[in-house]
Amino acid sequence: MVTIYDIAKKANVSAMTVSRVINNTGRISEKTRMKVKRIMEEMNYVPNSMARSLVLQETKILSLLITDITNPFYTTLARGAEDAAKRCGYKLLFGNSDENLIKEKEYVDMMLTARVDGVLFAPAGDGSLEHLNTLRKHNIPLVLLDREVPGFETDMVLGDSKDGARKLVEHLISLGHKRIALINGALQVSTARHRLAGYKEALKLNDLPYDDRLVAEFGYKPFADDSSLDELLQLDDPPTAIFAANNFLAIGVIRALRARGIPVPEQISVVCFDDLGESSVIDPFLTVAAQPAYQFGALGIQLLIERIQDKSGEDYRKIILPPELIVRSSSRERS
Amino acid sequence: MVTIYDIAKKANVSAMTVSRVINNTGRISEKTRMKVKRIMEEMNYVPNSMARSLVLQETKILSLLITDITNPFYTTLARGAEDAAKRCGYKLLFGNSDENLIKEKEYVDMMLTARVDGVLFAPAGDGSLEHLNTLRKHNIPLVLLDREVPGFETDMVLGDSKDGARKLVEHLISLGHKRIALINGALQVSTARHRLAGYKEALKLNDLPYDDRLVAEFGYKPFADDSSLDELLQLDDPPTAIFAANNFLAIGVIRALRARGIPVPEQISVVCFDDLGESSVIDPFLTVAAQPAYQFGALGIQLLIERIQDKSGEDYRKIILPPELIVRSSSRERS
DNA sequence: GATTGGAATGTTATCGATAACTCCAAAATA
DNA sequence: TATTTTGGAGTTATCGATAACATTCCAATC
Repeated sequence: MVTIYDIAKKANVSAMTVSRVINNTGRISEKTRMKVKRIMEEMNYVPNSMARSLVLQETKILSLLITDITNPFYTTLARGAEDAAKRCGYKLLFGNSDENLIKEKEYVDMMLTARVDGVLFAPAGDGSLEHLNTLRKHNIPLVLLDREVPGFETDMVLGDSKDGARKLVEHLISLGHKRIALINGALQVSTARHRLAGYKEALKLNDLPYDDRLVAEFGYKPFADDSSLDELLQLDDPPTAIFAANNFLAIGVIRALRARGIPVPEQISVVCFDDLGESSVIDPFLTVAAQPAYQFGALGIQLLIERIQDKSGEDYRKIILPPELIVRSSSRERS
Repeated sequence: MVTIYDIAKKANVSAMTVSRVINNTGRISEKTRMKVKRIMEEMNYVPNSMARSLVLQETKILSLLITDITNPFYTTLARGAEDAAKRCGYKLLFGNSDENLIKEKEYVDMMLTARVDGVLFAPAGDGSLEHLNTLRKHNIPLVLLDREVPGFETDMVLGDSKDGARKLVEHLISLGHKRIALINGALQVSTARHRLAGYKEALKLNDLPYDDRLVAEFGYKPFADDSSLDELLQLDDPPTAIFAANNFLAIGVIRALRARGIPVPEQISVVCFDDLGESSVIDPFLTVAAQPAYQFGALGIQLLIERIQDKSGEDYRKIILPPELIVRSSSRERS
């Protein structure tokens, strides 16, 4: 590999002069600047970011940890983060925890050894607290995405899960549904708790009773075991509508209902949080509370970079992005 | 930040001894090993990968460049690559070229300065040749994914675009369609050429004429301008079926047909290459030639790591993964 | 002609880790 | 007892870049 010393030798100057040309610092005569530049071209010089990071104590790398790279919500978020990071001259190191605290820990270790300048973190759950504290202990600027973690204060970009859930459930109620089930994510994830809260609130505001037999807890992933759905469906007074707490849960629900020969929305309406990405336009089907995923990423990066560049430490900022109710054909009047 | 010197001082040993403990090399008495380990724990030591890479001349980072992070084909591929890389102790640096040669070049520069140990590369098109040559010039092991680039030899993991296209078109022909349009990706991408070839072959094998008015060229992205679709539809003898060269083109096609009030599949059947990911199961709609995306990533990493670890240089290997025809409801008998 | 000042460039130390070599003392061997 | 071996360390140089300080050189000023 060609180094600045190789360039320096060939140009008959010192390495420092080459460094100055590269970084446009200090004073260099136009003549030597041109000569050095020409030789760098000729020799295909590429700076070594390791060496540079070692002295500068910064890597210009940010890390983005998401919990599911196959979920359109997170890939769209990633696009937003990527665009914003690149605009500011940062590289982005992606990680995918798969909603799994062990994988998450591995990524945290990797961020530490890679000495990233900052981290955008969508925590797998409340158990992420330990990992966040590790990052904080090492003074790594940190922005939480999508989910908060009790006991940890920092900058955050969140959605309004409670409000979105309330809107979805009220939409169902306005269609005449009274028995509405909630297929929720794991309660150790803040959004699942907030969506439950929004669900309860909607019921209360409309004088409907809360029945915990109508609430099931899964993970935020396409589920395989749908047996607990059967308990729901076999109730004396089964639900006429289901609120799935995210897009992949909705997919699981619909798949399971189809398998049991239950037509959607004719017999049961289904609504959910988060849209399905591009593919949702080919069959505009699911009624959803869509979140501005791209903004999550872009704003997250913005907060992060501001924090990196000005460590002075104003108060932590919490940005809350409202979801948008999009009514499609998966929900209809109770028959 | 805590360094091995801090550890060394506190443990009353030399830095070298600490390094030996970390890497399990050389001979260390059990007593000092335990002492050093304890102190590393106490001080929250984390190795600095920059410093290590600088001397070892390897980063244990592989780079994966894809062309569209929002496309389920590529995110699934990324999962496969990620899993395989992690299993082998490598980190994965993602890049997203957006089918754009300029962005691609930026990522190539980034890979060079980051001194990644190898690159998994889905080229944006034939114009990627220059970038590939740059990487090769710097001796970076390289595996091409999904698309080949004329004039560049290396290890590759490809799909069988021609065969898949032929199967899709023959499926349409078997349903009685005779006027079949092809909405293709840009011809500067190898898969688009192969899909065109498969399309032509299917026609020929079935004694149908090739009519270039039935063929339109887009990019492999959800398109905005669908005016050229109008030319197609306004032909005297318009198509009764459309073969879209990838999933996002199919989405564009269906969206455009809907906007014009043309029912799918009643009036026009639509089939495409690549599946839509998880969301395709909620409304099993599009007839597709599905590719084993996860394998693309996993095998790609495998080839890459083999190449890194044994530079001796056997012949380049080309793995070709066959697509699977999945018939759903977007295609039906010609009415 | 001596002095000063700034533009242009060079020297040295440093970032954090590891390779290669050296050293020393205790144990094994002659 | 003298000599070799070897286990368990330490020293020094190095990776490629940059910061901080040092130096040269020439033109402007007295």
